[in-house]
Amino acid sequence: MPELRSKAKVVLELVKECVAEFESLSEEKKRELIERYSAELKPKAEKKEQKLSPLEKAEKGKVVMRFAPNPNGPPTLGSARGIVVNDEYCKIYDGKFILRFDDTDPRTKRPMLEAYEWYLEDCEWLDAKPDEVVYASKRIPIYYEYCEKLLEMEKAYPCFCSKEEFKKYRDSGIECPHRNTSAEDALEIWEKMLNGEFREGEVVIRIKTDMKHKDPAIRDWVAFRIIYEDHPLVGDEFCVWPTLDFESAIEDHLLGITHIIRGKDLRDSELRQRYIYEYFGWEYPITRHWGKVSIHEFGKLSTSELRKEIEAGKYRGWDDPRLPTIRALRRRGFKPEAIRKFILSLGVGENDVSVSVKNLYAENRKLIDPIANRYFFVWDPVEIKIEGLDSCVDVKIPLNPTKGGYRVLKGSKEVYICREDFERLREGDIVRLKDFCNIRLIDKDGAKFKFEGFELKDVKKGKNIIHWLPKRDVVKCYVYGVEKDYEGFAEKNALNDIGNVVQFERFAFCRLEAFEDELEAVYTHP
RNA sequence: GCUCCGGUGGUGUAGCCCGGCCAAUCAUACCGGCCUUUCGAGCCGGUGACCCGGGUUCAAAUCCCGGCCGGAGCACCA
Repeated sequence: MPELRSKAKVVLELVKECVAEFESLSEEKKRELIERYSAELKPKAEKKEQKLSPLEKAEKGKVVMRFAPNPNGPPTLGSARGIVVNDEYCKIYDGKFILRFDDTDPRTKRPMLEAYEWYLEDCEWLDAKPDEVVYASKRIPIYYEYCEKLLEMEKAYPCFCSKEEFKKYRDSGIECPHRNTSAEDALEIWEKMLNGEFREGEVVIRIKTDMKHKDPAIRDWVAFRIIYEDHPLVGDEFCVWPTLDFESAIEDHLLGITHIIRGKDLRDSELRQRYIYEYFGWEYPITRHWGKVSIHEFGKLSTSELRKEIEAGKYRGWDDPRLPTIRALRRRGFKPEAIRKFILSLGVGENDVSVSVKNLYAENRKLIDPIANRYFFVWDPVEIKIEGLDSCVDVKIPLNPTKGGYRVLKGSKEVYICREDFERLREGDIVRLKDFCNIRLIDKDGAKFKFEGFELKDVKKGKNIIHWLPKRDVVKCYVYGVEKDYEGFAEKNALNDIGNVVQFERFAFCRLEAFEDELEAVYTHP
């Protein structure tokens, strides 16, 4: 009853009276009243699924959003955040999702040709297939047009100051001498720029803002510069390239973007770009910015850093399981839904987040645990002998506790077990080979055990149950790990699951990748 | 230094705009229990937080002021 709030004092008095009246009643009467009214109390509201917070001013069916990477490497978990969050909002509001390659610097942040394709692939895999794909480098003439308009309007000008010179003007809030160039002269210089009549660095186009703006970063920023370098996608067609701020400002308008969500490092962009929007009478999209994500186990998710390390030979490639790229996660057998959930759980706050990859593992585990078949993998194997077990027996072991089903191993007197399990045992100890039999260590140096029976209840549970493999019925197995690689033997039954994620019991979930001379697997997570 | 932003359990997040149903949500981590067989999986349970100080108010995680701590930008990179 919210309308009573303003009369809180009066209500409080009334409540006190009621309580006093209630207290004065007999115990029996109290109990009766409690029972009569407790039925009316509502149960606690059922828990709601965690969702993204609503977008301000978003109308269903009218939202247009974009993710705008520079394809200078494959998408990482960081890029996936941009893809998934933008896509998710589009899904919520029935909007349009655009993938735009902001690839207008052929040198410093040079795009990588294969990466264009990788972005497309990974978006689709993440269930975020864009409704439209735009390549900025293929639309350079459009940006030229808008530049010319601004030059005509004298809202932009060619500036011959060197970087250092201009910095002085900027820091002291003084207009540089080129700022007053007439539209006519400016267009003439522009023409010469396009014709390649200037050297790199000789002249740039600046957007007029306010040389007295309280944030120097906003003052007359660069919109175009000259770079003589082949572009991986469009070759040497252009020598005048727009900066991100210009290209993105024009594109966001042309594409009808209504909402932008991007990193807070681009917060100043908005301040700069608003000048262009004002000159053309356009409406600036609604923006939100998020902080950096770092994953404890991976560190910062910088593509350029990864590239250096790959080039230095530290990793086997962009899909090395130790890397935070989507390709690597894909190879490891993660489910796209798990990655989406993990990313959405980070929200869209402005503070930097530092989260453990275990959260991602947990999401993925929920999805694969019910379907992944179980197999034995013995890493760092030790061969042991079991005395007193005369014949081979078929051992039936469940394939998956939820799905059901069985696989069969040949129980024999010569088996492999993990070295770490073996080392832990002392002479006289009993262990159980899971689903097979109990054995007692009688000679550690000779790795000899004695058969003690098949009954499970004869051994304690827990650490006393270990996995094993028959010596004569195994394949060699190599696991590409995250911390390190593992070598050993796996059961042959696993060959039925090539391409799938399985659980190597007491080890981890792994994706079985290939089988040639040996089984190759990639570590997924515990 | 200048400009802008943020601070909820160990970690991440919901709630903040529009103060009360918040002795604060969900997840993960951690701890404990359960399972005729994974004690590295699964299932169940438990511990654990509103940065600090002041103000406004009957009432503050929520509004205001100050402090402290953290981050981003200040490129002819994106």
